[in-house]
Amino acid sequence: MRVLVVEDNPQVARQIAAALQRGAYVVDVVSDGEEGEFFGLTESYDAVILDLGLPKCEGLTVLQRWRQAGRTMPVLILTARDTWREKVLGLRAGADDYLTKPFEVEEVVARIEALIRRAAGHASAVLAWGSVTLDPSSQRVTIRDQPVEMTALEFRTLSYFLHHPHAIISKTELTEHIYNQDFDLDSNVIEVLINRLRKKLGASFISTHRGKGYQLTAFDHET
Amino acid sequence: MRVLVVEDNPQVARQIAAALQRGAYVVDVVSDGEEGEFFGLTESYDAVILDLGLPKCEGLTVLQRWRQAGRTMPVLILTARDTWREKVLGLRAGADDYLTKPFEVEEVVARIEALIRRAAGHASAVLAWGSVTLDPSSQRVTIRDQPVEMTALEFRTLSYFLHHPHAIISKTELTEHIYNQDFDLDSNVIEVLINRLRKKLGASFISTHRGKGYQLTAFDHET
DNA sequence: GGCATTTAAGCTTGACTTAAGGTTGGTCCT
DNA sequence: AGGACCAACCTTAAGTCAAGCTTAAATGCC
Repeated sequence: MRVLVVEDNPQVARQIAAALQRGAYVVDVVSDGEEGEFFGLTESYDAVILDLGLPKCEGLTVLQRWRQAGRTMPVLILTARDTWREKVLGLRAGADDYLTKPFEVEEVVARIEALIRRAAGHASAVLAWGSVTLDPSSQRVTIRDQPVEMTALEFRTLSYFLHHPHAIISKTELTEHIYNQDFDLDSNVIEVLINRLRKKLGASFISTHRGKGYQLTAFDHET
Repeated sequence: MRVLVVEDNPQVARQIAAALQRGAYVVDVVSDGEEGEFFGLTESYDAVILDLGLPKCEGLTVLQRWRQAGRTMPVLILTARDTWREKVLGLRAGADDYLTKPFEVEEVVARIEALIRRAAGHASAVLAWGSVTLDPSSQRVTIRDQPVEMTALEFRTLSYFLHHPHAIISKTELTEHIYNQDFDLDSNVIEVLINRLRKKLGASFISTHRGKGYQLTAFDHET
């Protein structure tokens, strides 16, 4: 985890940097707004601590420029002024948290931890097999990073397969899990379904085990 | 956007709820820890405001139980005590932000906005998609810089969509976040609502995914 | 009373099912 | 071993039905 500290008071900066390093963070420290803007735009950070009272360039301006440039890393703002109007302004400008001087360095670390934790919480658990990925939250499927359209039923079916990699899945098992009631078994719905999936994901993506069921094919190096 | 307020002082609760509702949020208010825990576990919220001094069950305990149960919605903690040790404890327990009494209700709203924004993964306050923009603070919507009139419900719905770009949003999810009571699901309110939004923003602004839900259409430049 | 929201009813559409004929692979018989 | 037979599976296309659309009228909230 890498954190940028933009703070003109060298003593405060050193304290914060030390506390973060104790927490196993990598820390860059800069002391004015111009430099801060430059580093925030060109380097990659997991979080930023930004003082509002800065020489050369006002902190809020720096923040706005980062946001305009599409930088989304969490930002914790430090200020000497303790007015709620200030805070509202800062938060509207795109800050994620706010701290008023004086503060304890432990609190800075705790807040940075909370910010990074939250920012990381969006990484959703995507399922994957070979070049195929499935994202349960956005309901999207890709093959070789190309999006593939899936109907609701196809999506459920593929999802079931990816949840049981290596397993051989019988037609009965499939019907039981992708339909909410039991189903007439002398129908060929499943075969049609598998057919549609193979058309979309490559014929060899799912292999057939006669009389037993279907299975994700071991190594997906075709197409 | 739907927010849960857990606060035992009815006056404070009412003030906060009123301010949030002015901001087009849907608000549920409960007054003790037990009830708070229950609602946080069973209902679906975009953010929670949690008072630490609660009857029946301590606020921090409630928070920890939510986190243990895998609930990840952003939580803003309110407290009367202003010690940094308290704050560190709260943040470590899984809070995302912290506010000390007394506070201005405007600041509560600004922080909730910031939390929801961060949780959805974007950084700037004005939401945009293609040529459509939505400003949560002034509650104004424009398309190609032309203002568009929106009813409260339409605004909440559009806002929810813009907070979850790329996501496919089911009817159930929509009802949960734009109404505060549960709803009869064999009604077609959502369909009618989507229909009105499409009339105002262009038929192709929202696309349908049969059996799954609705989604902002990928590239909507220059309709 | 006026406006926002919901209900209701008929219509449209496309996802899923059915059905029919083709293909494959295993097995048994000579 | 070779071939014939059968069952399991594949493929395609057409039909059906429920999900979603649309409009208008009814309801309910300021």
